Amino acid sequence: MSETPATPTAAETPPYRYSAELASHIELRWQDFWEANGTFHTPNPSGPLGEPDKIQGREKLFILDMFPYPSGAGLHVGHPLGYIATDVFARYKRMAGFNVLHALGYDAFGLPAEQHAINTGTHPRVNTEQNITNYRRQLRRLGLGHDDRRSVATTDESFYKFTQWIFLQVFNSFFDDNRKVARPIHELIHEFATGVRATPTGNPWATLTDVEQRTIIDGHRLAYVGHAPVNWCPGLGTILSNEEVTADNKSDIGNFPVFKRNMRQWMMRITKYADRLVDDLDRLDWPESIKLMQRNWIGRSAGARVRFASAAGDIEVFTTRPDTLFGATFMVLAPEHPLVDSLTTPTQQKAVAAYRATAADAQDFERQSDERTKTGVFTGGFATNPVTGTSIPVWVADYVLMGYGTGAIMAVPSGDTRDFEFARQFDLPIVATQMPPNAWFAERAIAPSADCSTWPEAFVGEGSYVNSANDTLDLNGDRAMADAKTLTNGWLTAQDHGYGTTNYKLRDWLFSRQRYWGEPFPILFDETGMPVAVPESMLPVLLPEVDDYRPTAIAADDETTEPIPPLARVPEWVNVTLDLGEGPKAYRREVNVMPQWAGSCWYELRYLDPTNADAFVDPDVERYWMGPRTPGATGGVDLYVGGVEHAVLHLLYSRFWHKVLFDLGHVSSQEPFHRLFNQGYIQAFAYRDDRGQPVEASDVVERDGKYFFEGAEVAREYGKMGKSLKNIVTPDEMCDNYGADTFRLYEMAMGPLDASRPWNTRDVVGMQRFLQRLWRLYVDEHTSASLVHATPPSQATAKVLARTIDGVRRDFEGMRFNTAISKLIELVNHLTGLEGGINQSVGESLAQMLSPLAPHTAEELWARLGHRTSITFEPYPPADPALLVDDEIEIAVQINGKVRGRIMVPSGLNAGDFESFCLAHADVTALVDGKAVRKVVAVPGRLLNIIVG
RNA sequence: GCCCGAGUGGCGGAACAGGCAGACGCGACGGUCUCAAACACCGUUGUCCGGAAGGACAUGUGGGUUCAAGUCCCACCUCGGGCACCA
Repeated sequence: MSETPATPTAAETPPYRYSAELASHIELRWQDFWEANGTFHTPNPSGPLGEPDKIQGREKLFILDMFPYPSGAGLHVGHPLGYIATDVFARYKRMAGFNVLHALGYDAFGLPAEQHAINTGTHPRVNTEQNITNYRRQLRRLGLGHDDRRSVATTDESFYKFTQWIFLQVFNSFFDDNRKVARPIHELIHEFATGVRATPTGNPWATLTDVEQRTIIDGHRLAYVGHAPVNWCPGLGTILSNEEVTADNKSDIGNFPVFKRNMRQWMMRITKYADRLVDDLDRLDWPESIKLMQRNWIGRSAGARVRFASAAGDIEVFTTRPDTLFGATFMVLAPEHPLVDSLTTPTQQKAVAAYRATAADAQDFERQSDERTKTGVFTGGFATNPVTGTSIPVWVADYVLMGYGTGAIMAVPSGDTRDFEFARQFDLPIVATQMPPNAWFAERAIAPSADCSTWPEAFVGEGSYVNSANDTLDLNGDRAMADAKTLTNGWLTAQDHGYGTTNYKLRDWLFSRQRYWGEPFPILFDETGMPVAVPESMLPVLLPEVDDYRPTAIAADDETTEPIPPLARVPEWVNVTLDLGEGPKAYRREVNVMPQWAGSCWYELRYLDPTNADAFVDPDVERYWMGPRTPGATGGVDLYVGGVEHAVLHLLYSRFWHKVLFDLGHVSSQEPFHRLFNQGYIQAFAYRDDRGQPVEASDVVERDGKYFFEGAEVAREYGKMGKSLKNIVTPDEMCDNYGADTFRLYEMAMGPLDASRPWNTRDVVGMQRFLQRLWRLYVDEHTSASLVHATPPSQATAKVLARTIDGVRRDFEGMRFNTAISKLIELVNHLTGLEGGINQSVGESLAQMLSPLAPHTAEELWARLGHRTSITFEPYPPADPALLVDDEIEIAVQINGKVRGRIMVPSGLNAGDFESFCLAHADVTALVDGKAVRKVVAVPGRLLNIIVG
C-alpha cells in the first residue's frame, strides 16, 4: 500500500473560521466563566441560598427534567434532548425576566449498579460515583445552565435521610375516609382512646392489650406490612410492584418471568388516594394521553356490591350494571375463589378440581391469550338472585379474575359480551332486561320479536327495561340507565342485599425490595414482631457494608422459602439495642430496602433547599417555588419534561407521596408537577450483515440507496440507540467534531420536541455551516478582526430583523425551537447576502436571540461586541411594532380557486376597498380577460378569488 | 378487539386560526476557489409535459362540505403507542 499522504492542510483553512477547534475553545472558556461567576446560581427567598433582593420583581419559574439514572455506559445523543430543550427554554425565560430554577440530580439507587457490584465485587457506591462524575463531565460540555449547588443524588446520605423521613410521615399517618385526607396517626389513637371512634370489636380502647391496640393502629397506617399475593421475580431475586410488571408477566427491568406468590411485604395505601389521583388530573396541564393512562391504571368504576345467598354462604359480587340484575341467570367464580370448595357438590368435585389445577398452572397471561373460547365448569351449587328469588347455577371459569372486584360475578348474558359467550358455550339461560332499539335488530337482520337467546350477541347499549320488576322494585319501561342503577342500589341497601359502591383496578403499592442498593427502612421490630418507627433523631439509617450483594436464589415454584435480602446477612446491623424512650431494648431492623421510585417521589423538592439539614425543604422556600399562584390552583413544578415511559410509575407514585405531604401540611402544593411535557425520542438506524449480526453503524456507507459495510451490503433497520445494535453516537463525539453549540442546534432543529425522529450524523453539518456563516458576519476569518460596524441597517434589513425577533420570541414561548432556528437561519442568510459585516445593534439582537440555543457562541459574540458581562440576563430584544407591518403586501390572485398571479396591494384596506383595488388592478383585469365574473371572494391581506364562468 | 397519536419531495421537517403547500436543513446536480481534492462559498432542485412562456398533477386511499381543504366531516388502509376477559 502507498504511504500515508501528508495530512490535509489545516493551514489553508482560515485560522479564525468557526471550526470544531475554535468552538471548543470558546465553549470551554465560557463554561469556566459561568462556573467561576456562579452565573446560574438561582436565588431563594430565604435560607442558605437566599438572596431576597435578587428575586424582587421577578416571577419565579421552576423548570425540571426527569433526572437520569447514571448508567455505566454514559450518555448517548438521545439522552440530552430534553435537557437541551429545557435549557433553551430556561435561558429564554431568564432573558424574559423570570427567576428560573433549573438543576439536575441523579436517581442513583437501583439495580444496574448493584448488578455491576455483584459482577466486579466493588461497592455500588464506587461505581455510582464514577458514573455520576462521568455524567457531570459529559453534561458540562453541553453548556447547560444548571445551578450545580442543587445537584443532589438520591444515594447521598443527606438525601436519603429525608426519603426515610418521608417514609415515616407515611407510616405515621392514616387516611380519614370522611375527610378524604391523611392525618397523623396519633390523632387516630386519640380518637380511639376518647371513644370518638369505636374499636372494631366495640370493646373500650383501654381494655385492649398493647398488641391488640397496635394491631388496630397498624391496620390503618398508610405504610403497612401486608401478606398478599405479590409479583415474585426469581431472575432479579426480588418482588416487584404491579407497575413494574409488563402485560406478559415479565419484569420491566431485565425481562425475567414474574410469578404470583404470597409474601410478607411493605405496602403503601395508594388506593386510598385513588379518587383524588383521578379527580385532580383534571386540574393538571398534562398531555391527555398520559392522563388517560393514569385513569385507566386507576380504573375507577361506579357500580354496586350485591350479595347472592347460597348454601355455602353469601357470594358477593361487584357489578357496574346493577340495573341488569334481573337478567343475572348464573354466577361465575374465579378458580381461586375461597367459596369454590364449599359450593362444589360431590358429583362435580373431580371436574372442578381438575379445572382449578389447570387454571393454577396457567399464568395470568396465558389466560388472557388470544384464544377466544371460554372454558369453565359447573360447581353443582346454586345461589339465589336477590331480585328474582330464582335459584341460579354457580360456575367456575378463568375469565373471572380473582384480582379484580370480589373474584366473583353475576353473569348477565343478555347484557355482557363475555357472559353471553359463556352462556352460549355452556347452553345457559339468557333473559333480556333491556329491549334494543329497532335499528339494532335491523343491523343484525333479526326480528325484534326474536327471543334473546337467538341474538347473535349481547346488547350493551341503552334500551327500555323489560322483565325487570318484582313486588318492591320496578324498573320496567323507558328510563335512563343512571336512574335504573340508582333505583336498584337503593333497593339493595333497603333490602340489605348490597349497596352502591365504586371499584378500582389500582392495588396498594408494593414498597419493599429484597436488594441491597436502596434506602434502608427506618423501621425496627420489637419483641412482639411488630414494627416501630426509628425516631427522627436517629435518621438516617445508614446502609451497612456487606460482603455479598447477591439476592438469594429461590426456585420460581418455591412457595415457602422467604427470600433473604443481603442486609439480613449483617447481624450486627440487624440486631441492635436502642433506647427509644423506654430504656434500652433489643430490636431487629427491617432488612428489605425501598424501591428505586422512593427517591424520585420527592427529589424535585430537594432541589429547592438542597443543604437544609433540619427539614427536607424549608416551608417558605417550598411555597415560593411550588405554591399555587392563583387561588384554587394545584401548584407544583411549572414545567416538567421527560419521556412517556413513566406515565404510571414515577408520575403516579410521586403524586401520591406529594398528596400525603400536602395533607400533613409539609408542602403548600397539592400536586408535584403542574405542567408535564413529553419529549419524543431520538431513534437511530442500525445495520445487520447477512448473518444478522449488527455492524458498526458509523462505518456503514450509503450508495444509491443501498448500505455497505466493508464492501458488503447490509440491511438497515430503525430503532432505539444502544450498545447491542452498535449504533451509539455520543455527545462527546459531537462536541469533538462539531462543538456543543452545533450539537445543541442540531438536536433542537431536528423536529418538534414532542416527536420522535431519527438521528443522522450526516445532517449535523448544516447547523455548523449556519454558525460559521453567522460568525463570519462578526469576525474576519483570517485576521479575527471585528466586522461589526455602525452603518445603520437598511429598511429591508430592519424589517427582517423585527419579524425575526417577533417570530422567534413566539416560537420560544411555544417551545417550537425547530422553527425558531429556521427563522434565525433566514435572518443570517439575509444578512450574509449583504455587503460585509454586521451593524452593532443588529449584531446585538442576533446574539441575544441566539443565546438560548447556542449560548457559548452568543457569549463570545456579545463580548466581541464590547460587553463585559454575561449575555445570560440581557433582556430578549424588543421588536419595533412599526416595522412588523408592511405598507404593501403581495397577495395571490386566484381564478376559480387556482393561483394565476400575484399583485402588490396596500396593507390595511377594509374588505370593500381591498376588493375594488384588486379588481381595478391591470394584472387582474388581464387575468379575467373579459369573462363574466360570477363571484368575487376578497380576503383582505391574503388573497382574491374570482369565479368566472 | 378497544382507546389515543401520526401518514406532506430522495431524507428530517414547515404551513399561526379553512386562504399562495413544500419554510429551514440534509442530500443530489451545476459552478467558484484549488495542480487536484477536502473544507468553504454561489446557484438549481416536488413530479410530469414543454425549447421557453406556460400548463397539468401533487399532502396515505376513496367520498363529502366550501369560492377555497394538508387543515373540517364520513369510510377505509398503513405505521407508532397504550389497554387488553377489569364484570
